Amino acid sequence: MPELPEVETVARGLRKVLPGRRILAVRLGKTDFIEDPPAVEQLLPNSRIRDVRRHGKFLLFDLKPPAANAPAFSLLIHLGMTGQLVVCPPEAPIPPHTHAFLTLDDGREFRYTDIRRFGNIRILDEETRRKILGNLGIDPLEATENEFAARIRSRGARIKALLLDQSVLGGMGNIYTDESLWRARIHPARLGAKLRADELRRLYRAVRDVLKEAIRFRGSSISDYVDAEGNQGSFQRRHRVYRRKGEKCFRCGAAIGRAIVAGRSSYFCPVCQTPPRKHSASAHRPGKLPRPKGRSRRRAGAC
DNA sequence: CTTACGGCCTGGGTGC
DNA sequence: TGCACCCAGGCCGTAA
Repeated sequence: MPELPEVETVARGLRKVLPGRRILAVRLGKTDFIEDPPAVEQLLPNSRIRDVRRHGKFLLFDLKPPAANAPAFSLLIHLGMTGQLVVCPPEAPIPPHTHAFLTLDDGREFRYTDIRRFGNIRILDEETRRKILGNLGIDPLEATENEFAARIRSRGARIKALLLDQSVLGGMGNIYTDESLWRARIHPARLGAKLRADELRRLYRAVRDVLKEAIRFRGSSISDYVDAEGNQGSFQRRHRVYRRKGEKCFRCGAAIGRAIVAGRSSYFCPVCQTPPRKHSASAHRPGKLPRPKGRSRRRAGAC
């Protein structure tokens, strides 16, 4: 599941081989995940790749058409859940569900594989590009602590929903949201606007530490994710909560729980990550297990 | 303007 | 063995 660290790893891998390359030919398989297939087939051949960059979970390729007076444009690729971008020799075996092949002028092939086709490929003109990037939240790795705190405090939604919202922060997905909240000892159902200053600070640190560490380990390969060379990441071995329901919390030993928060499956330690006082996770029935008053505040630091 | 929620895309895994 | 069904993540439309 490509989130910020996985997309960043792919971008870095592609940046080593793509800039300067000219695209010689394009071949498409299934195209229902491509916005305008004819545009892709028409514009890419003979264009030159100038740069590859990550914005949130988007990959943006800056392209220069052959005609000197033609406007530059961008190719946007979102990997969805199962998208893979690999540069390989053309004779390399073709994995099933590979739907786009770009022949490069160095003899190699740039391929897009996507089992579920939840990904997205589209051509952007300058205006659309600006619009898409304008709707994208700040990059958690570039944000200052104050910017981060201001974003989180700005709305009344649950912290889980805020971290996942691409217009608040660009790049966080379910895995790194749960991992960050565990590190910060914050329950996913807490309201963002109600987080205390020390909690926001912990969360800011946790998000950055988790993302940086995940990039160092080249991302998490749960099912399909591979980098631009086709290799798996290894950060899944360092997950502390994600998909660990019933296993022991690395901090306090309690059994990791799972609940639907903000419509998403969420993993957390029910002891270290103190639930909000009023409405604990909406998946739980109210009335169960009344918590002694005033305790939760102190409690969080205990683990 | 919010936020919450259901549904949609597709196919792999699970359990009967 | 086959088959129905659940679930994954991001996003969008709709309701409140």
